[in-house]
Amino acid sequence: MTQDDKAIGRRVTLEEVARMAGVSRGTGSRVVNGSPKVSPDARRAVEEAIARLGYVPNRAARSLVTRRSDSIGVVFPVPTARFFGDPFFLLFLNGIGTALALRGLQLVLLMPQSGEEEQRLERYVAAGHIDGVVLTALHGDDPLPERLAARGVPVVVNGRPPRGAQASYVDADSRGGAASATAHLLAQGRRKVATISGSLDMPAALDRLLGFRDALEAAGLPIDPSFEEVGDFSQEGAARAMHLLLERQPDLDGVFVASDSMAVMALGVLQSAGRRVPDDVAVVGFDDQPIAGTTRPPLSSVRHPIEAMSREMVRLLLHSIDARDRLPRQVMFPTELVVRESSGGLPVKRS
Amino acid sequence: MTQDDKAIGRRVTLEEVARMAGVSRGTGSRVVNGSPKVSPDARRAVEEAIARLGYVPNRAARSLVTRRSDSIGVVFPVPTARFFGDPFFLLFLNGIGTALALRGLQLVLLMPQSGEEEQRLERYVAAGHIDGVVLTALHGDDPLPERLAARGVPVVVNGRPPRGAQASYVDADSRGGAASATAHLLAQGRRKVATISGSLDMPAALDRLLGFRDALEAAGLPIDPSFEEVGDFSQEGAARAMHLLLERQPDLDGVFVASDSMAVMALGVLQSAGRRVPDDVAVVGFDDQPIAGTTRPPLSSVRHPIEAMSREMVRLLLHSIDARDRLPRQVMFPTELVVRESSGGLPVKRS
DNA sequence: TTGTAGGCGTTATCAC
DNA sequence: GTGATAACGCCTACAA
Repeated sequence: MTQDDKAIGRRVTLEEVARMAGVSRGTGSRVVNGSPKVSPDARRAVEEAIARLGYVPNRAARSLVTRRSDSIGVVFPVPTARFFGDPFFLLFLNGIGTALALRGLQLVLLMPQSGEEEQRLERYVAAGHIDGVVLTALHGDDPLPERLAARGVPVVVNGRPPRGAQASYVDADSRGGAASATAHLLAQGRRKVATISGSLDMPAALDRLLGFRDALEAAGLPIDPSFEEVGDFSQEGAARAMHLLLERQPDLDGVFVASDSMAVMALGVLQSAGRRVPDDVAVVGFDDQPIAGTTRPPLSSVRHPIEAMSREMVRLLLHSIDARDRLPRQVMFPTELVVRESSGGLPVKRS
Repeated sequence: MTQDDKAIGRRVTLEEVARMAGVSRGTGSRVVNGSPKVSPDARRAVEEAIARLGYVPNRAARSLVTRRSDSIGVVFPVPTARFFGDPFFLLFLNGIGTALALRGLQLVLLMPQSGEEEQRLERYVAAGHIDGVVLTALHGDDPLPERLAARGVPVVVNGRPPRGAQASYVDADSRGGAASATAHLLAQGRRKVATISGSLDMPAALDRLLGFRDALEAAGLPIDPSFEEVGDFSQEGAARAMHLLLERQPDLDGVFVASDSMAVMALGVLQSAGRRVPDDVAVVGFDDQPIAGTTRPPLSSVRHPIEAMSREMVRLLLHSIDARDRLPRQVMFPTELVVRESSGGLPVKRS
């Protein structure tokens, strides 16, 4: 019976729950929504009926009156295709998804493939089908955050938004992390240190390059463009970049790579070119993804807390939704260099 | 003014559209939903009003009456964490997302992290918050497809579902692809051919292993377990597996790897172990992902049409939703061996 | 072809 | 604390 009640299609409504509990729909609603103004008796009766009938509130009906969709959008602008080799996105998605699920919110994935689709997305979101939006992997000229914000849609960006747009964002201290990675290489006595960067129209990529230069400058070394190559955050790009660097600077002795997935490729290219790592060339990556601990040799890398950052993004977004204020807020997370064998440094206890 | 109309928050309803167009709400609705029973005049007037006001239908209101959510769920059971290095998932997600967007449907991403969350997911979906579900990356003992189907939720599975569950699914001919990859290695004169497989509780992984054995048997060669190692579909696992294989069979001369992302690692391990590819060891991967064309040497691989498959999954799912039948349907896509340098075969024109 | 009106399942605003 | 009752925005017979 309980069986049957829960079975196929039998949509059970609050009305039925209330009837079974011997109360009114109103009281039923109050129980469901955790209102304090309900007598213990009524609450118990309703809860029991809910369990018995397997009642789950109808989202559409609720949305209609609350004017909330209880779902938030995550936007990947998909010329992002090149990132498909990068686990970052799934880790990120996973972090956001978990944080949302905890609050009973839905994650709607939006992957506009073109400018046209991006416009449709904009109208769609502006129409109120989504309570707020998380943006990531933005490129330099993407007007999306500003446009959405202008339409009154709560927005939180992953990473400093391009063009200094006024938006809430959560970022990791990429520049500082890159600088400490590079400084670490220099501290090992490396003097011909190169870098493979991401797409420079992405703030995170740019920051990592700037951090690299910061460290060189701090050490009194010159900035030499022939030691810099764009890897584009793709594995293909990384391989190409590593080859180019080796060609131009055959005796380079250190490389800072702007992502672990690129670093893995760089490692491979170095090794097939006969370089020993770290003996001939020391390598440091960025992201400290699981794979870093398992390459040969294990990869030193800059860690940034993806989980914590995605949680914070959700927190900011929900706050912005609740408070109905649109004051942009920024949160910066520190990064941390994790030293392993690839950089020739003393491996720290953390594996 | 048109400006203002579209501005922040001004939710415009069908009522207003109708008023502006000088028709009734009913007629407005008909236009919006493309009913044929509307005079050209009325249609034009309504469409103009819609454009002027920037009207977008309220999904919640529509859902409430149509009893459809117009959103479908994509489920990644997330012990899938180990796949995070595999671009397959984003390509897949992208394929599904595109197919859905084309039809104005929403992609709701569901990533249950535990058995408990999976149960919540089940209740949630059964409550009708989602019109249908796409499942992927299932492991052998996952009861989810059956349970959802039992609750009357339209389901389509990516890959043959475990335990022979009665569900609609779309699959690639993994076994055939694996067999032809292996046969290709044998045709190059390789005789000590090993394989790195995925998690064997996943049908796709098992099929690839079986295909590998098929080819050996067909060539009259013995099946030797010491030439088989589980790589788990993770890059870490692949590296470990390759090391183990080399240890056990130092003179192996060919490897069939069950995914490209694992193959990339295998390539690296082989090369740092001093093996030349393909001279000493020929390698074939599976998936034919972008990276395959850019490794050194370029990786031969088995291609399966992710895009086409995800489109087909959406098609099947929508059909199942519309037709309200629950007859399981299966669609199998062929695979195709793409020969590049890593296997020592004659590279085919396709790069 | 068009307009009218009932109802989808909730929440919120009232009196009580 | 509780119970009516009016929205919420839309679709869809039904009538005209």
